[in-house]
Amino acid sequence: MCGRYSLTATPEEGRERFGYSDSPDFPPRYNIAPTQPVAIVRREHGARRFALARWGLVPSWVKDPASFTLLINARAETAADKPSFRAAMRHHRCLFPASGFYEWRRGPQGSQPWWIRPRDGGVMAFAGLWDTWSDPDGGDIDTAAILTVEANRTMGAIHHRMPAILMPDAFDAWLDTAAVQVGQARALLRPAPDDYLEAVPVSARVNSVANDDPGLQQPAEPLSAAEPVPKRARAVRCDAADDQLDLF
DNA sequence: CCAGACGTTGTT
DNA sequence: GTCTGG
DNA sequence: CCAGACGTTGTT
DNA sequence: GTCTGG
Repeated sequence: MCGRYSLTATPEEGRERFGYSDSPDFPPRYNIAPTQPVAIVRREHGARRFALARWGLVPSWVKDPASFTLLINARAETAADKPSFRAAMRHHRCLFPASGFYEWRRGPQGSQPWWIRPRDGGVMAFAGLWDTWSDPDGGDIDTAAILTVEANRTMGAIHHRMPAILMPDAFDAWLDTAAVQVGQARALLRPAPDDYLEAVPVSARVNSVANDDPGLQQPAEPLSAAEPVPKRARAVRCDAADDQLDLF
């Protein structure tokens, strides 16, 4: 959930909304994917700062990132208790500026991408976590993950999870890791109000990370039998089969 | 005590 | 089916 | 998140 | 680093 999103706001819009003084050179992005550089906002020495990080959090204690799962999302309900996120929940909270995100609804016809954005068309903020991984060969890499919560009513028709979206009045508390404890911060992570977002079906062109253009957000026809799309391969769980056998 | 995992998604 | 790359 | 690869030996 | 399983 929330494995692709978009950020097309201008630097001016970013400063207006998030209050950082930086003038970042972040081009409009219509299809931001895991492992790519993402814009984040964090608090440094009491001030909000823009920064770039790699999408896919790697905890600082990881020895070999190549053999560690890419952590693009973190469950808000449990992040504070997980070894991979615990330190970040305490000390490394951030915001992901976003113009909207993509969600795939899976059905009999296949997988249908939807573009989801604030009804007011403005830039929003996902709640996120970041960490720094130090390469033994030298060099520190900042990485980050987006927190997720239960879907609200709008999103429920598409998917059962959604990114944790913070309203501007919650930015300070979320970012101030010195003054705001984890429990208090976690309480900010709620499904967005039902009327905050709108969702429109879009072209499967968004599936390919090579596509990164405004057309990805144009309304498209929902899937139909006349326009088949390959279904995602489904894994068979052997332990589930075992459970079935246990019934007999 | 040490060894080994450390995550989310969705699926059955 | 499962892993890697973007 | 989806797309695309997934391997070795030996040879030019 | 920190937690779980044995």
